[in-house]
Amino acid sequence: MEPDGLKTTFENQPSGAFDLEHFLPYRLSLLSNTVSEGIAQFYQQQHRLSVPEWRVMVVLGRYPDSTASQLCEHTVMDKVTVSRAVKSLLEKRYVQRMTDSNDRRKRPLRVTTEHGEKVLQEVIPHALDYQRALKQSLSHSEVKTLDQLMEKLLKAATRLNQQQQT
Amino acid sequence: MEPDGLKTTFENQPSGAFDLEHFLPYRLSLLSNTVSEGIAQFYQQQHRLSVPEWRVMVVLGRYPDSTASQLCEHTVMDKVTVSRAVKSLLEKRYVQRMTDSNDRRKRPLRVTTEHGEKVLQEVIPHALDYQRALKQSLSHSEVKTLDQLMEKLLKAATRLNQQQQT
DNA sequence: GCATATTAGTTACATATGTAACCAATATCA
DNA sequence: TGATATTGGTTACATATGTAACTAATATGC
Repeated sequence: MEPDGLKTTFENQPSGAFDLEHFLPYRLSLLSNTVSEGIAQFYQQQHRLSVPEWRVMVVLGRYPDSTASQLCEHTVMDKVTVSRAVKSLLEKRYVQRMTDSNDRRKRPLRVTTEHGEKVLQEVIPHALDYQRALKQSLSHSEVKTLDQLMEKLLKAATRLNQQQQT
Repeated sequence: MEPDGLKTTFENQPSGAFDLEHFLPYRLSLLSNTVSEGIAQFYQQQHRLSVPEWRVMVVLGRYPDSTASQLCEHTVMDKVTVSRAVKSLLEKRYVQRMTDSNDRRKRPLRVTTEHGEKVLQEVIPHALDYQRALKQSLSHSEVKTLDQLMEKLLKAATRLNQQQQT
């Protein structure tokens, strides 16, 4: 095992030395998947919501009358993913769709009071409970540190990816 | 009936108060996806490796003669996912498959020296470079802290999920 | 006003992934 | 030994997801 930041690309790197279990992208993926599974267990089984549907619901709860493209920005999901989630939510009557009379391409969406709000009222507390339980494994200052570290990493990764594109 | 550690809060939770952007599972997912994209850009486009294929390759590099079920453990992937990745890697001649003469159900796998090793020699340095670049956005002690926090969170999430199952 | 470009959103296609059913080899145990 | 259970691994099916092509409405430039 090598200390961080010492080896350079051009040294001989025996393939056996690569350790997936300590590889940051892998560990992030594992953690994210585990947490997502836990949080999704509830709203998927109790309310038949997919991850994209759940995201659309909570963003619409916070920003009513968002259009699909606004939802894309807030959820950082593909527009096709959003379109399909919205379609499914419309069928379930969890959201309703209007038309902007100034620009008839735009279709603002809103959580329905009859069905949608009820779902949110049940799912959100559970999601917050899960988050709270998760954070209880850390101290208050550790939670704050984690926030900062994730923020830094996200910025770094975004920058790195952009550099790679070119 | 509530699983331990997931007590429901019956406080009134207006749905507009939920903030996806600061929700830990969402942020983890966003960070993980961004990092994965960056790391995958290289081995997917240069070497036509999927994420499961890449994982199988590096684990086989470290633990030669692993069977599919051992790969499942090391990669924490579904056995179907592993089976498909192996099938594809066999077709590309990146790995070869033997048969355990003591137990003919077992099919140990090995990275081929001709093609597979060459791929690993190219892909691993790039992966390590990416990780290094990512970690350079943090101080040395922050990297260590991040490691510990992620470890704690993973354990907590795993425990929470198991409790929920019941 | 008309041709073209852009934007909002959906559909078609190919690929990926998980669940369950499945086959083959081995282990268990009466 | 023979019936049954378990294990290693693959296949079938349904679902999910991204890329590209598409329709419809609006904006832009002449």
